[in-house]
Amino acid sequence: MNPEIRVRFAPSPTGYLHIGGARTALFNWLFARHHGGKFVLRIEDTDRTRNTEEAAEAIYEGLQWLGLDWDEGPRAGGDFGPYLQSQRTDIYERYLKQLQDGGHIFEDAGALRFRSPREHVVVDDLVCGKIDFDLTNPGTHPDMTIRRPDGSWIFHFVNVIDDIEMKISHVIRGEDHLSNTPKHIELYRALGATTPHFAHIPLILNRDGSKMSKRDEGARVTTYMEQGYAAEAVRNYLCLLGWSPKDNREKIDIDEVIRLFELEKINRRNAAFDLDKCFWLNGQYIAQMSVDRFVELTRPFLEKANIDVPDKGYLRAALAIVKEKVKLLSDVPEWTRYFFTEQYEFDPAAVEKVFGKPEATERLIALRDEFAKIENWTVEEIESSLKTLAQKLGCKTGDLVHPARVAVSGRSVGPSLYHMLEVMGKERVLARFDRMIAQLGAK
RNA sequence: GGCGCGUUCGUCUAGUGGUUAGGACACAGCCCUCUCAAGGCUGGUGCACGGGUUCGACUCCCGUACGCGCUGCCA
Repeated sequence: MNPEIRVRFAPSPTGYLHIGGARTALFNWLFARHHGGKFVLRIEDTDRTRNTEEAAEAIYEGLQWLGLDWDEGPRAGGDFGPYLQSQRTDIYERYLKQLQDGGHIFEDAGALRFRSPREHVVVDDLVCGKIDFDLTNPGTHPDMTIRRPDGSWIFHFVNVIDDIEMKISHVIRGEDHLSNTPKHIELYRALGATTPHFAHIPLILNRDGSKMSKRDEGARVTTYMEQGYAAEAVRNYLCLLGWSPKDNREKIDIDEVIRLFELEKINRRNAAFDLDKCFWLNGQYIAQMSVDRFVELTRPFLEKANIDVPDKGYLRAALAIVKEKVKLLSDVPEWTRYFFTEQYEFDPAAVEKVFGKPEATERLIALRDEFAKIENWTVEEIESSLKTLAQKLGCKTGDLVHPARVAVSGRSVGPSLYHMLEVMGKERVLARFDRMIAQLGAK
């Protein structure tokens, strides 16, 4: 559609992907996809004191998890590589030479600085509008350093060089860079390069309005991966932070976001990350996703919990009925363990509450006998059998449901009892009833 | 301190020079119900403050306050 549109996400490898960085990457990605342009990933690892390899890995994982595929960059290749700044020193040397030849560079205590032209610079930002910066005073806007005495490069310089070299058309980044932008523009001009369009997006803050740092809950994308969020839910939530479809939709398909996304519609105010709402949206996604996807997303969590499931059909049936109940994928093991083992635990409080009264045991025995007569072990048959018995005994449906639930699951909460029983199968249910009855009788 | 950006329910947001200021999350209550959820219904809380401009401002302008960012040989 528009190959001239080229954007990039340029994180420095810190060992994890920050949720704010993820949102920046997302907006870049949305812009690229909306226009049919290219989304470039570039790793800004100029700071030699930090590790790069493993740290960059966390960024790749996070982006991949969120489905933000990059067209060019590490592992994807591209015509403008290498995409790690640590491998681009020759390029920087070349541009440094150009600046030196133009008389823009001077040395200061071994470091190299760029001499500011000392003018007003107007930043025409797609989100923030036209902003006039007065750079005439060296006292308030010192000449920026572009290379340290040890030869390593400073962000402002290499960032601009790479954006020129990689033909970046739109620089979409956090608002924390807005005040740096006029300095960057001075560099573009000194090099005779065309400045890209800029779009500075608002920052993500904590619920209390404070800046989100790596120690804050929810600051790392890995947290969401580990806690069992569906990537599409987190991505959807992120879309709604600073951007809106403007029609009250909350759960919105990513293709629809791509279609509607425009930089001009981005808010200018910082947004607080509301984990409650992200959690809610996650529940919506889980409830509405296909059983197949749910099974797929759940697998690693079941494995981690050492739940062995040889029968795929049985697994699928069990997961299908807990899907609407679960809010986090990491909750699934506890919600389903009793389906797959006879060694499930009994919640003492649930047992006490339900079997505290003596009638409960008699009712469970009566229910066992009724269930034994069922030929077609289906939800309908189970339900009508139970309800008929309740009527006969003159008790409430719940008086039979609760004992049965505790007997087969050890818990007082769970999915619809009838569906649970159907999935477990007649044989297993009767066996569990018998065991419960025996235990109660032994007391 | 200087410079920049921002300010609609607690939070994310919609919105218009004249609206009962809308939605969502969260919260409370009710309904439904085999539990827990879900779902349905109801409820409360909001245009930061002060000046202008205007017949009229939440909406436009100025100021103040507050918040955030930048002001590094961090990115």
